[in-house]
Amino acid sequence: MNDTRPSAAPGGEALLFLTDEQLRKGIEAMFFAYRGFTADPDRILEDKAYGRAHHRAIHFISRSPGTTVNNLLSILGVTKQSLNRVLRTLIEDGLVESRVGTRDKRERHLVLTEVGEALERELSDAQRTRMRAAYREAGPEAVQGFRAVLEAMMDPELRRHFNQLKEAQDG
Amino acid sequence: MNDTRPSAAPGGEALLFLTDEQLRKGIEAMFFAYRGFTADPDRILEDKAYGRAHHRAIHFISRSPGTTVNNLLSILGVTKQSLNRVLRTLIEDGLVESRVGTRDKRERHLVLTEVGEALERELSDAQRTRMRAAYREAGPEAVQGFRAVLEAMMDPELRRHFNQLKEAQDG
DNA sequence: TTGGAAAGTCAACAACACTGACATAAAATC
DNA sequence: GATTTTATGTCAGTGTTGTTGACTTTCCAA
Repeated sequence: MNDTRPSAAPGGEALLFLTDEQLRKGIEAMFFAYRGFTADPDRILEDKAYGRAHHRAIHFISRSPGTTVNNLLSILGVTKQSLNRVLRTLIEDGLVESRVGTRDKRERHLVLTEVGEALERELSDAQRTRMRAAYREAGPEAVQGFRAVLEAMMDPELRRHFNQLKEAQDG
Repeated sequence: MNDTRPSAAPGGEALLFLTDEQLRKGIEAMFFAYRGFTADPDRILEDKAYGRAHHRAIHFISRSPGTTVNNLLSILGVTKQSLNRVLRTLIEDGLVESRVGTRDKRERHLVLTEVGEALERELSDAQRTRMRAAYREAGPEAVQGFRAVLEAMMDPELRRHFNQLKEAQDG
């Protein structure tokens, strides 16, 4: 149940002392931080008739231009009906272009238009600004730890997606 | 794109070299990790007729037994109508008790019943298990960095709440 | 040519947020 | 003591985002 006392591994590696209390604080930190994380884009989007779902679609289309609907579905983890509603408005409004696949004409390849890119930039600028400030405040070593814990917290399938996105740009 | 190289400030403090690309990865890490973070409680709650909103209420009532509705509102950042709907079902179902304040009879003090505590334990056990595993995988230094960045990412008001919750139990 | 995958559509519904209006009780203030 | 403010609760309506389920169209591939 509750593991309060520190324990040292016989092997040599220092083990973590993780009281329920410490874990709880981690949980609450995630909750409050995520609110901050989404606050700026939410503010930008509330004027325009969009929400978080639109933001997510825009983000990942921008990240992987020409991605298919199916790929987007597995990244976002929603149903195609839900995604379709969002994509439809984005396409209607001229932010996203849907191109029929050349090799496989069933597929639709999604790309941002110039207008879409402009909104994407506005949104991610806001989000990056906050992220940058947080990184600065926390310091260089903290950034590594932050990323390591977050990655370890992901479901394996999402972690795969996360790392695929990484590789696509890192080389 | 140039990342990777650290730069040292002439003054002494190491500066952060933050490319847009690195910041983007941080943003995506938050997105994917938060999905994992909520996955286990979501699974538990989907059988029972509750959702994330109920989980949040239960969590913070458990965390601050006897808290008032107003306090809960400012922590959760929702409207009273929204919170009320959730609280009503929890009270009807006998998971939460609402006690009229002694000093100020306008206030309602919220506490979990035994049944409520049982569900809280089930939910937080699941969440702590994931958090513990992530901490273990990432290592001891990572945990500090994780918490530091998350805290820096919070809106000031929420950060106050976060630290008040901390103090309440830490001493 | 037929089976199945990819994409899209329509309808219904649920969770959870919002606004606005209103009611009640009690505390605070004038 | 009368008035105002605060804390809470409630009703009605709305919007975003998610869900199922059923169905169609397109088109690749066995």
